[in-house]
Amino acid sequence: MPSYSATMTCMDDEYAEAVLQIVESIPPGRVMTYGAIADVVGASLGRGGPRQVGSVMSHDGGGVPWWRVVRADGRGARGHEIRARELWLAEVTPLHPDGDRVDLRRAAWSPEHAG
DNA sequence: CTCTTGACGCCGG
DNA sequence: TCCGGCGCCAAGA
Repeated sequence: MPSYSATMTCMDDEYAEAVLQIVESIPPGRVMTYGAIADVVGASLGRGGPRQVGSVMSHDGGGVPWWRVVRADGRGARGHEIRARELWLAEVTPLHPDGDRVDLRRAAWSPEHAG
């Protein structure tokens, strides 16, 4: 073995994996904010913030239910509000009367909430 | 090394 | 409620 480990996934990929795994665990009709995800991942890996979660989603969020990740005010991902709204409707996600924001008081979810 | 950018968040007006 | 400003943290130019 020339190097330490050929299968070593870099720490960056480790962080991205953690974020994506959490997003996949969000049930239909429920959501998590970037900050909440950053908090959970941060508690495990000890680093990263809301912006890092957004960075991961932007780069590799296509394979996960990205519309279940919302901003702290309940709005969808920047630049994808329209698409997100349609998907929320399809999942019957609790929305505010205006329909542009998720009602976090009813839709907010957390991994611990499941257990 | 410095400056800018980004799927963010909180506060004040 | 809408808007602007500032803080935050990592990546890229």
